[in-house]
Amino acid sequence: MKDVAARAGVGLKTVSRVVNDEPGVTPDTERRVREAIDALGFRRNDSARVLRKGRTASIGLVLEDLADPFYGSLSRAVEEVARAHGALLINGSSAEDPERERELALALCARRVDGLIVIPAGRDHRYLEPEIRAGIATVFVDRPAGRIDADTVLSDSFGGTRAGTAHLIAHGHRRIGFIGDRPGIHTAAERLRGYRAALTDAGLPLDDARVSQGSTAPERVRSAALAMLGGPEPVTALVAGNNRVTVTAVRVLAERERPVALVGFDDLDLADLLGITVVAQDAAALGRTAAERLFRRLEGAADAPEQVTLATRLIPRGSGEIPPSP
Amino acid sequence: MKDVAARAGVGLKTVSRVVNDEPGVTPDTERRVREAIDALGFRRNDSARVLRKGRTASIGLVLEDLADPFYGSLSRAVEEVARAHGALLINGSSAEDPERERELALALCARRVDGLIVIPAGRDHRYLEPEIRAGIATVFVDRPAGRIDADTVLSDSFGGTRAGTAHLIAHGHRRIGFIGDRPGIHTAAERLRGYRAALTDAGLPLDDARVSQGSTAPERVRSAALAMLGGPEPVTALVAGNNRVTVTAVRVLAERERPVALVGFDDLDLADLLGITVVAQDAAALGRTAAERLFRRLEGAADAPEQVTLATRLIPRGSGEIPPSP
DNA sequence: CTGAAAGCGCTAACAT
DNA sequence: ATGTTAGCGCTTTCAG
Repeated sequence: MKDVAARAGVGLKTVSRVVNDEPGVTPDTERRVREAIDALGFRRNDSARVLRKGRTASIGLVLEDLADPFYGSLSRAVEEVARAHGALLINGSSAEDPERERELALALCARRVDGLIVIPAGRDHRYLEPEIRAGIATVFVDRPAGRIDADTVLSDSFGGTRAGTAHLIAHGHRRIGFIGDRPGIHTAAERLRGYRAALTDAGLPLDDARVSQGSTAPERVRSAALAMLGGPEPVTALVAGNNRVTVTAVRVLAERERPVALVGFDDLDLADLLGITVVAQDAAALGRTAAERLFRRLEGAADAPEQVTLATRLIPRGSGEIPPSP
Repeated sequence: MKDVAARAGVGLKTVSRVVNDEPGVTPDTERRVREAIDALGFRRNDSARVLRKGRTASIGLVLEDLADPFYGSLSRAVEEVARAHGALLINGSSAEDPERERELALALCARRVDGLIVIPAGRDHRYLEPEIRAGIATVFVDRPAGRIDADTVLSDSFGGTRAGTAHLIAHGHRRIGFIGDRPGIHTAAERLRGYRAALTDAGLPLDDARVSQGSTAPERVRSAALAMLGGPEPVTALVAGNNRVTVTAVRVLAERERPVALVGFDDLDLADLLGITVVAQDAAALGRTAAERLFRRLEGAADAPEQVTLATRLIPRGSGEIPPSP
């Protein structure tokens, strides 16, 4: 910039004015400056600008795994909102590791992102308190923040599995299994709660042998499913606690001759062709809502932290309407 | 930092030393500094650090759409490599719009990312020449750079559809259709070329009525497929040019009573259950390879730009082995 | 309409 | 072992 000023024979500030389209420059001076800019291949260094202005025009998103289509859609929705506000999005995957989540979030804060959206892996976010106090607006999505009060956007996990399970009961099922993610994960716990609520609503007994929580690795889900499908009183229907569980469940059930009903959580590509009944949540709406909330904060909204819950939707496609086999 | 120094009663540089784990500080002084840091909730401002050091420890990735699982996996693989090198990843979606690609890439350069990985939407990347000259290492993935010489990592699109088409021919098909993405997209053109090469290899005629290129929007793909499946000489097999086309093709074929063979490009979740034969490319390997190349450049590798092509793999699952129906 | 000077928060280089 | 000074490239302030 100094070089540009020298070459154009003007002061530093004049170049700054031209670069930022500020008023108060004669068309002729502006032309000379632009020529110098082109000749020197100059481009403003935003790092320096940020240092001076205090705002980075960027926001951070900490999620679990960008390769999971659910988070991919969510991230894309956040990006669109950020773009509408002239901000860039930096995202990082925590791989469901609380320590990594923390590192990432703090690294983003050190870069002075204007705001932060976090899909929590851990259950204690007090480490963000100083950052939030220092002015970094923060919104939690998909799972609630741990031990701090902050804006949160969730899907109605409880209502979702409750409806899905009730749907199976309405189709005559009495022995229904539930396979979900690790119990420490808030959504996993909520979904289990919804499943149990539906059974209780219908006056059916709760049987721990029909509930399995843990890693969503295919092998674990497979063996959990097989255990429930065997024995003297096999389940006639399954509720899958998330998209990865649904996928494995579909695979396992496809190998059995006796038909077993299934309601999955999260929609899947091609689920319509496979006739998989699911409780769908809207990843894009989750991301959009959180991002809009964040930018409202950045624009100065100072009301109390708010918790929003987005509805889920049961989509019957066949697998959830299979009657119990005797 | 100044405040920390004052509070701890030490010089500025001493605080800097502690914050950066540099040697030359008495344990006792260090303790005092750390106390002050905690008391003040201080965290280093990386913007200032970047300005001084010249490196941002971040790289940029411009891709088409983060919500597409193919790019999601690719991005995640890039992120892992970046993380191993202590760098953050900033990604942006071009939405297949060359102008938006340009804006994004230049915005990333203005933030002085250390390097840039681009999945081109446009066909002319000369706009990046000044940036590259200014030291921003750049690698292109999935599609080649336009009109500039740069490191590039591609999948073997040509070989992929050639093998896929040959597979259908080996199973007795003579009238095979091809539905692909817009012809301006390099991979789309290469895949069409592979399809044609296989037909020519087998001494089969090329018939333009059996080729359709254009948007991958479901309606367009659907009508293209229906056109090829009708008429006096309907195709007995289809080659789909990418994952979105494959999905729509599967839907259309599922509605027909007469079986039609299908080979898709790009693997899909649940494709095994649906028995869809595909030519799979490895999105993660693409991202990893590109990112490794980028960091090698950042570490000073100055050899001539290099073009790498990664093999694709035909996975037979049933749909590609259906014999032609008379 | 234009420019000179100060300083954003940090680190490199050089004292002490 | 610790402190001082200069300056990264820009914007802000204020004076011409």
